[in-house]
Amino acid sequence: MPNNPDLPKAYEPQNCEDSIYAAWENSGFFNPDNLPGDRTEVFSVMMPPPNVTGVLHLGHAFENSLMDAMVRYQRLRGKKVLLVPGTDHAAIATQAKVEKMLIKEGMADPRKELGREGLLEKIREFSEQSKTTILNQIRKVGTSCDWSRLAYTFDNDRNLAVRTLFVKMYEDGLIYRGFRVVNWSVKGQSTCSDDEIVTIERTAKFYTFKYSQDFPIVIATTRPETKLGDSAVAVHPSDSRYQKFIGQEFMVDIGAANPLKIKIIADENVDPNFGTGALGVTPAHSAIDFAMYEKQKAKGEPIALIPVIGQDGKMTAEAGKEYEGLTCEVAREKFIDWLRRNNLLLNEEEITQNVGTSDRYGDIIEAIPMTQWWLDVNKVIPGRGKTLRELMREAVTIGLDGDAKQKVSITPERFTKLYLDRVENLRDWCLSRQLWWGHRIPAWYRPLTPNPSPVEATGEGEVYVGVEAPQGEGWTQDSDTLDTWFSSGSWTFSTLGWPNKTKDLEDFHPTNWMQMGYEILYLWLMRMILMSTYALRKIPFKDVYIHGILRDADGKKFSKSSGNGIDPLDVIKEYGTDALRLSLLTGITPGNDARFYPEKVESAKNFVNKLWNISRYIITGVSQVSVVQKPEAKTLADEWIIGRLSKITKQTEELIERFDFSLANEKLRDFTWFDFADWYLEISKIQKRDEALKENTDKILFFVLETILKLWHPFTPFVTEEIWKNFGSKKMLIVEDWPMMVVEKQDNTEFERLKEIIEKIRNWRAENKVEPKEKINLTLIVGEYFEIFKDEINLEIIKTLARIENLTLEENHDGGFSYQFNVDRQIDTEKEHARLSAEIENLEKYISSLETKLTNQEFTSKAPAQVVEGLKQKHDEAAKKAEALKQQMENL
RNA sequence: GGGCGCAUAGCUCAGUUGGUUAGAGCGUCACAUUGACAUUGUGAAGGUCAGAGGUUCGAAUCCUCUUGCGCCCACCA
Repeated sequence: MPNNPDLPKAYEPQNCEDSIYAAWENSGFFNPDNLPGDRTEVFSVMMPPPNVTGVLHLGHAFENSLMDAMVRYQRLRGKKVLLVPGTDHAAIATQAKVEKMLIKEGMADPRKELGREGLLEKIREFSEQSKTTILNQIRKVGTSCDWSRLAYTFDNDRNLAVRTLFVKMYEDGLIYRGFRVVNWSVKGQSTCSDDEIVTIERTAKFYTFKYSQDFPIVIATTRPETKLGDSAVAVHPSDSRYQKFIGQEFMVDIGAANPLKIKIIADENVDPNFGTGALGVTPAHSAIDFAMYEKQKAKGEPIALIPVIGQDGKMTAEAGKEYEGLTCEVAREKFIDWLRRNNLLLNEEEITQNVGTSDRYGDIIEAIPMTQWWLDVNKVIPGRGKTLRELMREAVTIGLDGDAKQKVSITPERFTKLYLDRVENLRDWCLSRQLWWGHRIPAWYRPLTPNPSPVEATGEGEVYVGVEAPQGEGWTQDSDTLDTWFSSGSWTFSTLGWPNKTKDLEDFHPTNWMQMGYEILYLWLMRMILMSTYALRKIPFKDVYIHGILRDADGKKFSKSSGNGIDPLDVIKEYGTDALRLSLLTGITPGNDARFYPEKVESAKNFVNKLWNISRYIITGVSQVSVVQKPEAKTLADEWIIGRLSKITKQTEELIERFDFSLANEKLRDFTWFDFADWYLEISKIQKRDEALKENTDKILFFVLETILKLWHPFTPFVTEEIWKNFGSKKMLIVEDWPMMVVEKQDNTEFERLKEIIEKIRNWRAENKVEPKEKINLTLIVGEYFEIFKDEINLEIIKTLARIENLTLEENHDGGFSYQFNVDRQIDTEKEHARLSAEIENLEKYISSLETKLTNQEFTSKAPAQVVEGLKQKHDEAAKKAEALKQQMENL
């Protein structure tokens, strides 16, 4: 073992991180195909691709820490590990962002001014730039992902997957074009899915009115301007007030607007107790009303559908000449004014209501009838006998097709219920967007007549859906693009080469583990399960770990608008990557939000430095040690530390396997700092004074260090690898073997006694203000554990660590365990008396509480024997201790 | 309207299927330290586990209710 006295006094992450990462990358070990040894078991993870909308934030660093810890652990366990990195073109998010930037730079309407190709070019430029930044950031946080398999949701391979999937679904009849009310963002000039809507609360005026004086039913609304498109009034079928009108039709003249033909219809969904118990039906501008319209059509008693609001958010010609072109607000005032003048407005009041807004453009979503592409979740899939909804349900309950091995398990479990609730209420998914940045819908149209009416509006003409463009003249591709989640839904397998039958796909899918924040449970988790179970008949992953949101020190969300953003690279610069990673993985629990603050990183940095110095001490202090296969315990302390090490190895394993990264960290930290550094390292200094123990002590130090470096590596990869360099090992730590040592005796009560004595003496010294410099004499009276104190080295340990000059050992033949202090100096006997009696009192309270339990028949008969026995032991020990303390008090 | 989460030391949080005198980090106080450690070590103080009831031999942990905070969902026009 080479001595290295040149190790710097403090760990300097800035000096080694980049070169270590480069060394890992050059080794090829990020790629499972290059991993050394005979690895059969696979462990694969797909990185949730960050949006190419800018730079990574702490949340990404957090996710990378989670993934990398998991993946490094599995690699050390000898698995064939794959972590695929990637980025997401994030259709709407990126386009919205770039448009916003262009507008800020002075452009009034980027789409108009630049045109499709021009704008796309700008977005491409921007996204490529942020992609570069992001990939660099992923490297900086140390993520051990396979760069040779780097993927992008918008590259050619992924595009092929998207087109293939779309066509397959179309051919199975799951994807269809349908005319219905959609969520429309006027600002974004595009549809969006139900999942992309953020509801906000606002106040609105609630108007109660009649269409005309002789119209028999009063209705109410917060959107009077939409009433210009009403074609029915719905009432509950059993509402006695209105029953007599059901089926009747009324012509109403509403001033400057077009006259309306209103039919009174019955519908179960109308709540007779809300408002007037009657609902003005506007099929064109309300999803519920549209459903009634469809129902009426099916019944053969159709009502009209009158779109009065256009895609530009303004009133249409169908609203009437005087209304055409007005904004909704102006039209509303105009109509209310008319109602008022005609004595038709009966009431107006302020209410709070929830409205949907676009999550990217921020404007209020309008309901507008349009023809769009949809995914049917309720249609039976040919050859499968079940619907997409059923697949999604099975995947998390009984396992896909009833195969328990094809089951996604969600951590923490409570999210399973949320998922299932959502699956039950799932509606058809609107796939098409009128955005430009995204996968173009693989559909082409050809008009039947030379001068056709618009195909979209009427559905006239030929439609071709295929992976490639159709042959022949006159075809135009659909100008719409696909919802961004359509491509991310296929991420777990499109990254592995699907639709081609690749070896990767065979080897690595289903993937083993996925982590994501709960905020994309609906958006992403559900869609990945949908896509994978449909296209591959396999679940996308076996385990999904749901984490919370990272918040600032005050519990606020990190966001650009509140200006509390933290750049992970800044943190890395100041504290080092390991410290950042450690701080992100500490104090977290699955599914719950966590706070991030500098003190946390600070303490993580201190720990990393501690680990460094532990290593520095051992490495520079060791004369000659060869790699230790199996350490041999020669002293009680040796036996103890080996037992503890063995236990902590097993615990770390178990905790990572159940995704409890935080606790694994904490336990490891306690062991490293307290057991190893504070106790064993100090003891080793004493042991090494003894020539007979010196070499073996070094071996043990070395063995423990080697082991904890492996245990720490998943969490703090850089510092551990840097230390590892000094070991003269041919292998890099990243591909070392996980420690397998297990010793029988993991809990060592004898050593705990030794510790206890030292702690008691220290405590006593502090209370009696005995300077550390001052040596004292001690008489130790022991029964039960007498043997261990006969050992010279143990006495030496007590003497050194507790600063004892003369130590006298006496055996207490009554058994038990006690110790007395005999000091050659004046001490405050009164104070000592008080101290002892307080301790005795405390003990006696404890003893009596134990006695109450132990004499309780109910307890002794009903509690498990193990528990009773345990308490009995505690009781006896406490009693003996109390006895000894009393003795000590008498001797005062 | 439905659902979920959280409430434990001054602060941030642990506490596995109910079983010792409820833990850690940071902070606070005292002492010691340039001997592996920009620090670290040693010791200490600090909690009626939000409240009320219940189940149990035994509850921070399970059940019911209440209060406060946060989040999600929903077609109250």
